[in-house]
Amino acid sequence: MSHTLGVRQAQKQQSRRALLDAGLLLLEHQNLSSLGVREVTRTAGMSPAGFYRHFRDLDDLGVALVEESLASLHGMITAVLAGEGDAEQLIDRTVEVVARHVREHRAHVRFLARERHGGVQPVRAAITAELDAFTVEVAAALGTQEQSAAWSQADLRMLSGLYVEHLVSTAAAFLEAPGDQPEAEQRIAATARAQLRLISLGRLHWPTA
Amino acid sequence: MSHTLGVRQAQKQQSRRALLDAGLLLLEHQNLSSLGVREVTRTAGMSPAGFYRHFRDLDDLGVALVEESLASLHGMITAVLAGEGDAEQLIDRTVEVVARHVREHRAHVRFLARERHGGVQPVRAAITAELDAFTVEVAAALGTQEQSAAWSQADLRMLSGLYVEHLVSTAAAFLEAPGDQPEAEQRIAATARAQLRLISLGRLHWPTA
DNA sequence: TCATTCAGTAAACAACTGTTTGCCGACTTT
DNA sequence: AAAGTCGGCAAACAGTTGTTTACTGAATGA
Repeated sequence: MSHTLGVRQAQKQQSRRALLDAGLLLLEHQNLSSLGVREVTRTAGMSPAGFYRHFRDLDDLGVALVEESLASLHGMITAVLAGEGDAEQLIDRTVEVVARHVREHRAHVRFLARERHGGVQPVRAAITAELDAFTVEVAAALGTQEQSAAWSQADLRMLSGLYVEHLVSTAAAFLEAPGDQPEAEQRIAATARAQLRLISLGRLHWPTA
Repeated sequence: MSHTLGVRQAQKQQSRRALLDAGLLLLEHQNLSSLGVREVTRTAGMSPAGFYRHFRDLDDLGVALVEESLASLHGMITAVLAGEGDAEQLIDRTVEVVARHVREHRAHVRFLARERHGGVQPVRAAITAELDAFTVEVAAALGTQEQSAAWSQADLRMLSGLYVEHLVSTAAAFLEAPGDQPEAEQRIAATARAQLRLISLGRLHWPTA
């Protein structure tokens, strides 16, 4: 689909990427609301004025980061949920997918966790919107499982909300674990799996009207 | 227990309170990492240098806010969990307590949600520590319930972790709802209750070794 | 009563901030 | 090859920032 941009567009996108990467790097240890334009351009190797060729605001850059942060996760989880296997296997795969996603996109996930309730309204709104859309997707995927075929739409939303919330907090827990210590990661994964198993039991005995 | 402080100590505490309140007010719309000493002292009606008579840092002020933010919640929930009544009643009371706590301590709760994954390490550590302690308390309270008398320590921790995480995200959801619209609050409460009921079902059928 | 303590102040410091301006020079289109 | 587009830059703007300094004056304790 990439239409082989002209040299000019390519260079511009490269600069834009540099700005996004610089932001992502700096946001590892601070909040978006304390980030500075000069700070970002400095670590991106660009003059301060150049920033405004790409973004209106730092909020604008933040919203762009939200979009690319959740892009990859969307499909992965829904694919797992639509996959075959019993509940136990789905749980194992889900937790493994989350763990890998955090490992491979640490900075993005940290950014999301940090700004989800952060002080920048547009970014907060963008994250909430993406997460809501994700919840709807999960609800749809759950609806196709035979286990919850007879569930009402409202109950499916309730359940998918619980799952998404659990997924987010599991990701946050993985973040907290130091990246070089796999035993902590294993402990978090084991707890997450047990919690999902308990929820699964609840599902099994949920009274369908 | 208040030992009728001398006039001097009383005035100092009053100023300290003014600083904490100013911080809390400003943190409603921004992050701790972007808060300024001058900003705080200005809205507290004090000279910038005065700040340092009370706190070393803004991080220091942040940690103080963490402590007073979680002080009240501790007892409330554990009291509910240790109370009488069937599972359904405990769920109703729990959600009601959380809703009221958010209503009455909006600024504190917002601060906790915002800084839990925020950019200021000492504050993040303080919140994590308090929340861990809270999880242990909940696990102990759950252990006394007949429903989970035969559970292992590890499983109790797993379950209380799930409960605390759910409580936190419910509180965050209440925060998002506009304070003047009680119908949104009711919707969130209903969802939270349903999710707790589902977890309760899972508990009931959890295999005890 | 007199000396001491100490919360709060005003002023100064150098360093930093976001944003606008006019400009240059490389790419693009005609 | 000429004209136009436009990403990036240096410089300047008026603010803001954290922190230290020496000080004042009221509460304290002898």
